[in-house]
Amino acid sequence: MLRAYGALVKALDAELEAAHGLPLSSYEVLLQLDSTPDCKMRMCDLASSVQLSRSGLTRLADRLERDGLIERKSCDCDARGAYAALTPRGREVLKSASPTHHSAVRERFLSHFGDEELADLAAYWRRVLAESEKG
Amino acid sequence: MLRAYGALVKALDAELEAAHGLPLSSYEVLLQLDSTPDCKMRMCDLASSVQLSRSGLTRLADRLERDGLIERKSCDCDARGAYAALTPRGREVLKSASPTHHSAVRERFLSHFGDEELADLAAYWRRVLAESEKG
DNA sequence: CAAGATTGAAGCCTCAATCTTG
DNA sequence: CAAGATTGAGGCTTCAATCTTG
Repeated sequence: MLRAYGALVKALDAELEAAHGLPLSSYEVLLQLDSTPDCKMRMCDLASSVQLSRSGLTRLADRLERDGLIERKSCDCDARGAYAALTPRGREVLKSASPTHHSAVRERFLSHFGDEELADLAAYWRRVLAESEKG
Repeated sequence: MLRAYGALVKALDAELEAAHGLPLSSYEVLLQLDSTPDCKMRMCDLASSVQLSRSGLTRLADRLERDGLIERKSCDCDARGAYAALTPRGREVLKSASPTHHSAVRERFLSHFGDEELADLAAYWRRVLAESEKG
């Protein structure tokens, strides 16, 4: 059961990497940033939303910044904090990678289920997620 | 959606590691070995059953052998092959870790679902797994 | 002292190359 | 040459320690 999940994620990661040179973890960072009103998030919040440690995100952000997909900006209200902000190039890469990823998800996962089943699955996972966020 | 599973697996891994110093990947190797009639498997088969590359399993086997949980045995019928075999100590560690792991799985996952829902979930994942084994 | 972020050290995993055997 | 296993190099992630700011 857990095995199927591992295989699915590995396949999705490999596919995205092969097609766009973009690991799934990077894709998720860009996606998170793009989902906010001003396309920027604090490093700390970003780390927890993509399930990385703070140091893990620091290094991932280094790579993304080196590739010009994000840039760091300082925080006015709290000089300790730093923002990661999507660059135009970052948004561009995200836009071009999205169709690949979406079709991979559709092919490898969504296509196996009907609408009702998917709704059930989403509800099931919400239960598990709610639990893990408590602890 | 995929996030819930990632968090679950990390939590299970951390819990097992904290309680028995045994990472989830090691636990799965011991479990696989224990599930065979003579408690040994070829490295190659073991690698694919725990979803590691051959080199990844070589290294994991090195650590398990160093800790005395498995031992390597040569293969009579094919001198290229090597077996990984569970040691008495390995079986002991597996037996003592199992209750911890089972209760963690129950608490964090199984407890959220009824019998019928669990049967559905298992069937759902079988569809995904069947797909990934084709490619 | 607590929180946000980074850095150094170390662990785990993979790819490519290598060695041995079929 | 193909398959099983290992090794070297390199990438990604985490823990613990550090620096800066509240």
